Amino acid sequence: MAMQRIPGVRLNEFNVPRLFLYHRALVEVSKAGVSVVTSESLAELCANDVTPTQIRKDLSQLGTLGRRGRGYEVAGLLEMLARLLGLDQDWRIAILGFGYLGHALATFLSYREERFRIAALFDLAPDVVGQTWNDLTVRHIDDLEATLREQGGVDIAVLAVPSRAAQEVAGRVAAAGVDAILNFAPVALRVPEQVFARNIDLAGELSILTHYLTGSE
Amino acid sequence: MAMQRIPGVRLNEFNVPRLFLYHRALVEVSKAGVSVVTSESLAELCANDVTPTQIRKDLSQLGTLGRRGRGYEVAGLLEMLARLLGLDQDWRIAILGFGYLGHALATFLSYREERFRIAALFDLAPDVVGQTWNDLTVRHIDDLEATLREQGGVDIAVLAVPSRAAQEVAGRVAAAGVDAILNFAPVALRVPEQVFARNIDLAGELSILTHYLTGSE
DNA sequence: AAATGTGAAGAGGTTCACAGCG
DNA sequence: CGCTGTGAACCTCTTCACATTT
Repeated sequence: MAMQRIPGVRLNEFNVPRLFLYHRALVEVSKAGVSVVTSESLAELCANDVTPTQIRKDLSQLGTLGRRGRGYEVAGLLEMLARLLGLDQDWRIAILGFGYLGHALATFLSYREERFRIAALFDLAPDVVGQTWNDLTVRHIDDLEATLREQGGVDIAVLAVPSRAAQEVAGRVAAAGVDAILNFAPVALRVPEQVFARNIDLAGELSILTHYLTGSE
Repeated sequence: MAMQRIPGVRLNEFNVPRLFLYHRALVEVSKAGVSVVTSESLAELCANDVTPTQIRKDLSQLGTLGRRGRGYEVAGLLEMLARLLGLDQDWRIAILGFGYLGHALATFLSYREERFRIAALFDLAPDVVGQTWNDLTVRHIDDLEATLREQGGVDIAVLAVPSRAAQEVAGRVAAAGVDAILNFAPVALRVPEQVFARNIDLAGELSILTHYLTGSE
């Protein structure tokens, strides 16, 4: 599954998260009125999770964005990164499972500056279905296909359902034409070829920490 | 920051998540009564996110765990991985920020089979502080240090606070002796040398998806 | 002088191919 | 014969060093 946008430029799974890091840092300093950054100052802004060299390598890959002896123009770089990451456009998101997690995600996303739009909410608990949230009514997950059709579809499905339901729901959203899934359920999802799925695995992340804590005794 | 346990074995950030994947798959088949797996069947169980060769490489690194011509004993492998990942012991967890997200995390962890124990909850909203959840009282975040001291400390701090508060809270839990942090706030945390911090970045994950969706137009 | 851009070197994870055992 | 275990080849990302440009 290719991940690229600018002809001839190939971005990968290492690259994109870093570019997002740069974007976030630039948004920050941009607000503070900074108009130029160097690879060194940008690295500093990223809490040194990355080296100046790495930043220059990442950015030079995207074209000639900086000026030697000076640095990078914040505004131009921001716009470039936003376009590359797809953050310059609206994205319609469906949240499946509207328990505490689904609720947290909906709230979090609606407050952010990125153009993530919550377009549909689904659950199956009788006391949750029919609730409204920000003018949106929570639909029954049985009506998934009909609701998506009726509302013009969504770009991304966020799975906040119990593990046992995740695979089935993933299959259904994929069949309904959603090509991107962000899955919070701790299961290994099987999705069709064209679907791009990412997992956020809380227990997995914690086990990285516990491994570390164990090893450094 | 070294990440190892067995003398002479060095695990890294690529390795550990995979080992956790294997562990999860093995728990699954173990329940189904399977007692032996091959590297091929295990790869299949991991939804082919990994190759048989990769599995053999990962496991052989930990010692001679399999039997040629046969495969790997599920029980033994499970025990080995659990010990290595630190999943064979209790871990005390504090959740900071008890909004929807904090609540979701607490609930999620308390239902899991891993030995993650929610040991303390903190917030600062007047209507949240003082609530009880599973016999635990939500404490005011001002009382962080005192509460942790009084309760014997925690191993892991989970940050579910707003971005603007994250850095300060991280500094305080680190100062209180917590060496592992799982941060949900979208900021680049600066933590002391000995603290191991992982970020779960929802917006970052989404932007990987939006980049993909953008590029494959 | 200052900071980018980049070919080359380096490091490290992954895949291959097959030897080694049961 | 079947499947693990592994050295070597491979490949990709990272780092280095410095030429290049303003």
